[in-house]
Amino acid sequence: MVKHRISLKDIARELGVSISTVSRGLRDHPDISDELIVRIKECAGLRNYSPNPMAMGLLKQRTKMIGVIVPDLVTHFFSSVISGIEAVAKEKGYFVIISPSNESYSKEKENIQNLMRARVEGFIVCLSQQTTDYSHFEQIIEAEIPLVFFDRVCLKDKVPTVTADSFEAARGITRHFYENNAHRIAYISGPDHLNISDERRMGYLQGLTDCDLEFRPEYLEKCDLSTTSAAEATQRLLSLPLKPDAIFGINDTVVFSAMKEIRKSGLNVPKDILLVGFTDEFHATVVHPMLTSVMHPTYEMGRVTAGLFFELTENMDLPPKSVELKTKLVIRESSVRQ
Amino acid sequence: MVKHRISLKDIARELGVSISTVSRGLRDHPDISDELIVRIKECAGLRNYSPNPMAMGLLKQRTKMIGVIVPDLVTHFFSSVISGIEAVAKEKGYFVIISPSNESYSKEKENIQNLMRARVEGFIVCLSQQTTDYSHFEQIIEAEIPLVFFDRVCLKDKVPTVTADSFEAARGITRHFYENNAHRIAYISGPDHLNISDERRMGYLQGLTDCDLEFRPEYLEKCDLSTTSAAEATQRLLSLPLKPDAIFGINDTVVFSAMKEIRKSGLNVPKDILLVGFTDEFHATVVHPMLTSVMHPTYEMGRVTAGLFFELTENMDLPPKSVELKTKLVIRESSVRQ
DNA sequence: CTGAAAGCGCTAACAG
DNA sequence: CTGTTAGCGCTTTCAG
Repeated sequence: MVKHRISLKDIARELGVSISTVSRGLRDHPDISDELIVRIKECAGLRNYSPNPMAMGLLKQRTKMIGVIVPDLVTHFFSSVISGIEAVAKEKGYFVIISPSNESYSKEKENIQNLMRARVEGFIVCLSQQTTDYSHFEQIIEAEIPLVFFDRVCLKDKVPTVTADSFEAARGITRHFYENNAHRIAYISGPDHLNISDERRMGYLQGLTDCDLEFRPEYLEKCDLSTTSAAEATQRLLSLPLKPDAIFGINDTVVFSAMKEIRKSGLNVPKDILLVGFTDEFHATVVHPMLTSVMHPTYEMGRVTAGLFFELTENMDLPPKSVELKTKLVIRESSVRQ
Repeated sequence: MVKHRISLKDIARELGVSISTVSRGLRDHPDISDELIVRIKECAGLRNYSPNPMAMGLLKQRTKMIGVIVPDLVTHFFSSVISGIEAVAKEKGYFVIISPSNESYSKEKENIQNLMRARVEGFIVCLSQQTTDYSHFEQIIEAEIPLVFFDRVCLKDKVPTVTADSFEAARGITRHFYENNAHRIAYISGPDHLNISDERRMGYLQGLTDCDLEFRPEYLEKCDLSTTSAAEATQRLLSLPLKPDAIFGINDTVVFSAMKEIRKSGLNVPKDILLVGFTDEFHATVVHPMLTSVMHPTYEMGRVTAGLFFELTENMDLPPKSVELKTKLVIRESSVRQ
């Protein structure tokens, strides 16, 4: 391999033909003689020529890059969604640039700015927890740059979205608790403005109604998704005069924190309190007792999201689709009365 | 914002000057009158001009992109190292393209191919577990493309590396066990060809010597870093006639698996067996008992690695540096006799 | 069937 | 102080 990357010019000189002939030959243009095509391809293969993406980009005004912005990189949830996105992107010859927002609104905005400068062709985004102002996304839409949301979404009337069936999942958890003889069911939610908080809360309320259980506002807790905040929410639940006998949370991380607090206060999962998580992280089977959780089709979610993205790139006038994917409650030890 | 991105040409036309004048004005060239510079910058700012990176790339033959290849995205370890790399990269106006190898040799090679085509300016790599053939890296070196390794490294005589002080850390763990009255100390290692396996094993052996403990080969176990393989290794240790009374593993994930197996077999951590992990993942404080682990300066590792990378880009003839970073044993519940 | 020339957006050397 | 020109690597008319 050499320092100087091989260009069409090099091949043209070597073969004693013009640059445009080589260009055409490489792409099987009917105007070029078969014999010459063979020679050109041979030479290109030998020196393993690959077209300069910047020259192509400049010419075609396309970078073949997609900006993906996720709240964090650490959870299996996002990691797996990204794998799905990457798989589809690769099939289409696209590159994925991953930019973590670390749950910060300003970082999210900044990432978008940077990726715009880098001329990504479009964005796939999962909202940061802090984001309540959507003007940076409005700008993307006005600039007619493709944009798709997954999991945590907004502006559904303008932007295609892929989400999980949070409502049904939360409803199912509530029923599952009820069937395991828990009647004082609590839910630790996330920030109100997030669709995932809202839908899971609605499912929880519907589940209570389904089971003829009364809704008690003190059992509906809230946190900012951080471990400390989740711990505090759990503490509030545990210090109620009538403690809940079942708790589920907006995601596994929150529930891991709850599990720790419950243990600290001398109570036992699942004997005293049943516990269920959301998103089914790898560590659900590492903790003791193993955590019952809602499994998301994460890889699939990535693939579907990328699919919608490419539909959009091909036709920006498409009305925005909203896809909802089915989840599945994986029952382990933490939610079954012994 | 508009569909057509604004170019120097647009500004030039608007101001009735030539393109090169605008170009110079934007970069405070002394030849341009102060008054004109102000007008140019004002106009550019108003229409929020940003230079087309592809045009720049084509001209300067630089993409300002770094390819980062990591075994996985899921652990806090890599996520945090990447944050460190990104921070430095951003300061230098560079972009990071993250490409997970999923611990697969072929995926690692393929990622490198793809990133080469995309004309990244260089690579920052942590070896996949499977990698024993280094020819794809030799090619990068021969092509005089900057390359730096971190954590899992090879070709140290040609490539700058940043690693943790695995030897001292493992030695320290062994001593820590000894001080907590454990004399039958086992170690679950990873594949032999990985430097991190090797150095930790050497540190373990030195630690035994330090404490006047005899090395017993049956206490040196091995796994392929997967949970199942780690579980099997643990089972082998637990079925020994003389079970170990302390175990540490090459990383936390392995040790989480060990913890699960120990519990399954009716034994207690730390009463029957002390346990220590490596890399100090977030979940170390989630499991019960909380896991003692070796904390790596991950963010710092990312920053230092990126630093070496940029030193290299500025001077490819620099002899390869090897930096070793200090770790710290964070003592929690799993390694202290009660 | 093949070559010459223009142009994507930008900088730099060369003229004025 | 400012404009003209060439060229980075490629595709695409337009001419042969």
